Amino acid sequence: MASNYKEYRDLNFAKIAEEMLEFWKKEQIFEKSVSNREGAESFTFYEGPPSANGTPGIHHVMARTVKDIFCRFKTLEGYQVKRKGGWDTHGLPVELQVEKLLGITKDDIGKKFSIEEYNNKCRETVMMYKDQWDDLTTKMGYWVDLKNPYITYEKEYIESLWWILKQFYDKGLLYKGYTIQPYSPSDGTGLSSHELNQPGCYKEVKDTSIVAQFKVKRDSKSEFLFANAHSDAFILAWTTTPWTLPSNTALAVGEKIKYVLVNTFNPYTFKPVSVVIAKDLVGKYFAEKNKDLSIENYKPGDKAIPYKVVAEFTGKELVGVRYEQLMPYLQPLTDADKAFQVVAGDFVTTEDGTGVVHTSPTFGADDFRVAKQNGIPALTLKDEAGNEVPTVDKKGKFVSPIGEKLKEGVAKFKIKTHKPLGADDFYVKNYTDEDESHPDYKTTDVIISIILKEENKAFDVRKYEHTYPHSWRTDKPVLYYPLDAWFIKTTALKDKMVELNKTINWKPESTGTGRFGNWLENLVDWNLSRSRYWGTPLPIWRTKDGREEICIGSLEQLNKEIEKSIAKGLMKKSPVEKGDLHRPYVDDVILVSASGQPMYRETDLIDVWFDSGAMPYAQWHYPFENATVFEQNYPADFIAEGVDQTRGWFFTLHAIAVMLSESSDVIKAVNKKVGNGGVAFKNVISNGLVLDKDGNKMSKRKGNVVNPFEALSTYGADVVRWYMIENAPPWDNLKFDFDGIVETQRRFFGTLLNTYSFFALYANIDGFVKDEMNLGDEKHLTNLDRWILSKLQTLTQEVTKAYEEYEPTKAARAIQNFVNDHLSNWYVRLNRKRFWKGEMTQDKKAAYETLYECIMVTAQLMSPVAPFFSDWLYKNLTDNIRAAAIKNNTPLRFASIHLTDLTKPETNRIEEDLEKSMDYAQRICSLVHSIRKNSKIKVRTPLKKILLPVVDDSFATRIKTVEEIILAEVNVKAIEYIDDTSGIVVKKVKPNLPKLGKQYGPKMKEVSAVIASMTKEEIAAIEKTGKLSKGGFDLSVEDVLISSEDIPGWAVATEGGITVALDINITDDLKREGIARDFVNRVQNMRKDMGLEVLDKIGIEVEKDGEVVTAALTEFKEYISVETQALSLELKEKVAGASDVDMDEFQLKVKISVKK
RNA sequence: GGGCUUGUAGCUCAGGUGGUUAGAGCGCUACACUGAUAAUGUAGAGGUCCGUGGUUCGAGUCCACGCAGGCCCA
Repeated sequence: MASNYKEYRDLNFAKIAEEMLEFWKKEQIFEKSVSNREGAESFTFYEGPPSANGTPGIHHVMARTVKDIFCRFKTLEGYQVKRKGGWDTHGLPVELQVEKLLGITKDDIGKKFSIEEYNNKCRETVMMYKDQWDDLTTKMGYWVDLKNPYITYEKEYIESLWWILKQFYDKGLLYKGYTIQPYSPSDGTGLSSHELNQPGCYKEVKDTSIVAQFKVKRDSKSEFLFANAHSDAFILAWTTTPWTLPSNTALAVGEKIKYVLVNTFNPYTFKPVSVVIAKDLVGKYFAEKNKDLSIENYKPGDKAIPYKVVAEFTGKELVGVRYEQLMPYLQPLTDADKAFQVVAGDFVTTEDGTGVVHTSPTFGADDFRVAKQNGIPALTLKDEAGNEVPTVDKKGKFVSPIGEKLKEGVAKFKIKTHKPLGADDFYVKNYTDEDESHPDYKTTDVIISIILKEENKAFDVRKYEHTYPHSWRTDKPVLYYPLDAWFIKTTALKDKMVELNKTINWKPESTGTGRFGNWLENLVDWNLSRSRYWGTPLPIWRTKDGREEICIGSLEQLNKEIEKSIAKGLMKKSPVEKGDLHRPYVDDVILVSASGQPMYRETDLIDVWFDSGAMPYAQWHYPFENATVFEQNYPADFIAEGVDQTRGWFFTLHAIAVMLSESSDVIKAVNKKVGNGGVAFKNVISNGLVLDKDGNKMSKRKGNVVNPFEALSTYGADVVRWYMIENAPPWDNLKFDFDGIVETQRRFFGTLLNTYSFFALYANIDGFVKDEMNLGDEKHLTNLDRWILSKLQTLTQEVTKAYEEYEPTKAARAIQNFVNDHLSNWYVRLNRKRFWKGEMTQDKKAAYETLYECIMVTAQLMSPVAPFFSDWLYKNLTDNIRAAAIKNNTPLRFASIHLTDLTKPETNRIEEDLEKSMDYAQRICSLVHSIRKNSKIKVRTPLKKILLPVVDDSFATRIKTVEEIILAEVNVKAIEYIDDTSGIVVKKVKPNLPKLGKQYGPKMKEVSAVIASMTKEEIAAIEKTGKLSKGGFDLSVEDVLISSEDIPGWAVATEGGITVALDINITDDLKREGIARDFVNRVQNMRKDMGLEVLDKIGIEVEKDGEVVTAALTEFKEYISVETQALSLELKEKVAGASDVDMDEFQLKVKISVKK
């Protein structure tokens, strides 16, 4: 007989995947799955580009499984899902890798190694592991278009980026400002965080630290500080960089921190002062033993300084308090009215200092940020060219107006120095190699502290030892210093971003509202500048004096400007004529300004995050090309990346989209056309981390890194994918455990495969062929068929909903439950006999149709998660009828499951009553098994009856529809339904707490006691009349839960409101039948031991052994023969060559021979 | 230090709107079943629901404060 359905013995899921890959490749299934849907509505997915300069890890399998699931699902639903792959190619990691490869440092670039060569090397290196990535993509079954990927270094891509930047520029959303960065005055250059992390960079140094007294301005806001003060009120703030004090413009406090006001005396001037300090830090500046000293008796010069805490308040109350400028040498250029007040800072701690942080926006990153957020100006001045500069110049020296004041101070307070100091001699650190061993050498910090002490403005001055970063080249201290940078004014559209974020469906929600939402609320402008070589150049050219500038938004514009410049004689020919827009070529472009001045490119590159965040536009080279494709694929319906991308890609996508939607007329028009409010994506899954099985982060150092290729080749992509999704929701961290994968393989895939194999085995024997044109008549379906089909519809509904709600774990778990619990362990198990017995009948056909449909739909529902195995199942089930299906144009005409249309749930086939009944049946069977177990009666021994107390009629009706199933399953002859009238059921009553609670509240204990004490008669009464008055309570039947849990004298089991009693008397009839069944079992085992096939016929000879056995074998001869495929069953006095068979209670001598 | 997040059996996880005895799978032990057999059923052992307070007649669930892990940011 020709096999319609392939049968498999040695199954290997990795091998199936290989086989399917081959097939997909040959038949171009992925390409077809997209082209198939030409003209259909598109579902847009954006691929977050990976960087191929590192090797892929197991977490990429996780992330990409999530992406793949929904793209596949939406394709099944009928959408066209183009998914353009992409590569992230710029950025620091690439550069660092190249530096390492070449054995050079950043300093060598442009010297030992030309920028041109360097960038070429970057270009090569960035695709170093592309092969591995492609391999992973293929092997894990991730469908993404890698034939036409977007690559961020290509000139078209960069042109789109320039276009976007110009949109911002034209609307004033791109500006040059400054940001606080580590800067080394000794080598005149900024340092990257990477350079700062060089070993030996952080050194232990002793610096002068000052606790300065900031005098509070008395007004309504600060009045509370004066209530108990015995002098002016001062706020104490600590700094290890006294040189930043002349540029102080604010003080930061922690809103939740507790502060106190202390009456005491200045230790240098002995004047009475009332100072504000964090409560926790009082002990640091005041000796406990001086607490009780009398303030009144203090005399200037006393060593023990008394102090008294006179008020307590939170930082929140201090916010807004104003104070006098500490060193009024210069005034802020702008917003002077906002300067010199207390603000809240989330970085303030009570770990050291005074719990108040002196803030100087030009010399600290936190300071800068908090000032910006509160509208506090920095203290700056104009240089000769009119540019705004900080109080310290790039050589690390105070500007002369400050120097002048310090010089005055030195003179006024007669401070001895090692040499006369002019206004231009005040370096904030020793950058001029002064002789520090000179007895009168004083650092600028020390000079400042002396001046402050004299002016009653220093509360505590001491040496402080701490680590401080130094230049790795010169060993001189680094300053945190304002450096030029280009910014995108994201703050201008902060509200819009916050608002639009609320329209995005985040999975999990908390990442959107919490992590992302909070980040948006505290947004600062996006610093776009990077001082590197390999990246997208900033398309801005400026004249030397910075008065004229131009932002280039396209190649065409650039070339035009270049022509102008050539005409002016500034260049001979275009440095970018080869089309490479990278450095160094673009740096050689000199443009001409309107007034005829040469303009040079701002040397910065832009943040690589801008590259990836702009991919919705740049991947299509929009707006220069592909306007239609862009409109069809904008915005994204769905994106997914790791949660670590919240402030990375998720943010840049959102920020760029919102800003373009507000600033670009072109995008506004598109938004209107496609009905987009301005977002880049509508649904987003941010998945968690993949940890090792003990919950540790995977790292090379720990040696717990899982090789994705190994996992895939050992278990196959389906099992790995399924495990990852089924185990926990993607946004939870996954503890990756191979034992878990093995379990998934065995428990789910093994079971499903068994189910298929079972189907294939018998379908082949019976020659069953699926016929889509001639579906079986529904009336031949049994209860069990209708039940599993109903379950299948419910499953389809549930799974579809789960996928639509981006809940893949729910989908996978539902499928798994269906396959394991319902399809395999119930439907197939109970139906086995239908399949293996007799000729092909309508009933049997119905069974095949049913099982076929279940496997088919299951395969389809699981296909987004397990694309290989599901397609393999599909092909096995349908390859034999493909030609016919194509001819008839029926649903199974497609070569792959991934080309099919998703089966819609048919709610009219859901039979809730039947599902409920079957649920009862399963539970009753479980209870009967339990009783058998306790009574030690095996299932092969038939029993007479089950007693089933029925609480209401509908219950009995339900059970009757599944009675036969129960009886067959537990091998019992009958069910007897008993109701109240039988008088053998003992009813129990319990309070219905949720209902009673609302009604009686505090009286619950009383009511419960009353209900517990109800008599048999009272229970009957309340059941009959629906009410009962007892113990002062008027109870209704809804207030109690009545159940029957005991039948005296019977073996009983109860669970979840169902009670079952079993008649465990074994009569002679039952015993004989039991023997017959046992005998069948033994013969079957012997057949198996003999290696017989299912259809092989046998003859059985048995030696006589006692009356009961003889009677049993005679009475059930027919039954035994059918079950065991026996042509004869003979009872003889003596059987030669018979083997001993253990029948538990006795032995039999049996011989089996094969009959042809 | 801040934001977010997790904590339930040896392991992996479920446990709308508070409700009586907290569940499943795996693993372990025992028994059974057997023509799906590298399957299957039943039972048993196994819990301070991270801790401490609070709200409530009643808290795994709500609130507060902690502890421990994770991510991101400082």
